[in-house]
Amino acid sequence: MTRWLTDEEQRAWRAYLHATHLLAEALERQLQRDSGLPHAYYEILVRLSEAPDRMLRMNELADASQYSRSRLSHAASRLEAAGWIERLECPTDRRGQLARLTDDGFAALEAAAPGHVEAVRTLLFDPLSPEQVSQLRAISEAVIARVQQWPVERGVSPTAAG
Amino acid sequence: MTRWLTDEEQRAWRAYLHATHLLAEALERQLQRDSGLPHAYYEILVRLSEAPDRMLRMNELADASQYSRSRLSHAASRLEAAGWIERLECPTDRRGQLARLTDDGFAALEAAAPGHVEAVRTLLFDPLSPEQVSQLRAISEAVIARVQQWPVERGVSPTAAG
DNA sequence: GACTATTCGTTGAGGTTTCAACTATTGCCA
DNA sequence: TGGCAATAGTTGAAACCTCAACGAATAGTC
Repeated sequence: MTRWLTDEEQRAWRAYLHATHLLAEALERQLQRDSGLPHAYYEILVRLSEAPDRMLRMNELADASQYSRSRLSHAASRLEAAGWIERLECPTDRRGQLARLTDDGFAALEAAAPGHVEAVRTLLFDPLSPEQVSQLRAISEAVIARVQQWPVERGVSPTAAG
Repeated sequence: MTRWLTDEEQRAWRAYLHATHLLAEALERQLQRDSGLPHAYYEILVRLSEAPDRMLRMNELADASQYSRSRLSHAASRLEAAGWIERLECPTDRRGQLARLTDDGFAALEAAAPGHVEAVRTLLFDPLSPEQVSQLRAISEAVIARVQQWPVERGVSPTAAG
């Protein structure tokens, strides 16, 4: 009793997959080439730069960036080795680690930001009307709400194997 | 002279990033758990299943799936080892390789499809109105057109390092 | 036919992500 | 306080992707 996709949905789904793939790839390359940063790491630096004292618990940073703990931990090691962040003991919880953006890290972010923003604008916002921009936001928010109300752990279709 | 994002654009951009991330992750996990297939490989099997004789040149398969040659080649090795596809010599071009979906591969796809479709429907289409579905398609198509008209190789912002 | 450029697909190295396992610490509750 | 679950973060192995380089075949040109 599978509810298959209609033709209209099928077309929308494929267009969505294609568009998100192309956009992500283009932004990835732009960032990588112009500043040597993967988009994932750029995100981390952005979050830190917006935090008070440019500092966050690994925990909060992971949640803010939608990263797994493990992924963030590996990424942090790399960013630390590059001198862009540093790790500090957390004074209130001895399990905790604080990640702080260094001056070098901030400089790297400042150097990367204009090109990245320009790319986002050129590839995403320029071709959209103002109405489409707010439609995109509404659609995105609806999906966010839906996915969060349906945690991944529970599984979506436990019968698929049967 | 960077054209920074407006607040409205900023919000749309972050919502977009968040939504695409959550959705991709949820679908990835669902597929992985229910059928052991990464979404990337699922895509490959789908393309093959739709082709005449369930068979495509590596070339065409790469283009259809938006994969790099290298990525597809690695993926094909893996899928071949799993017994889901097989490689055949191309009769008309001795450089070529044909990838053909095996019966086992088709069976794996048939087993995975209902759960995956159900997840796509549940997480993406159920929370959207019909209007939003066509908006999503229009937005996606606009972005596709834009990105393709602006090839990655040329670079988006050669001045970002300055 | 030889020369060159292009295309096809693969390979290996290196970087990133996931997964499962692990230690250390905190929170809860009797 | 002692016991136990939950949380914070790290680690190593395996999977996956990217990049650059490569060998092989084809296409275009003279």
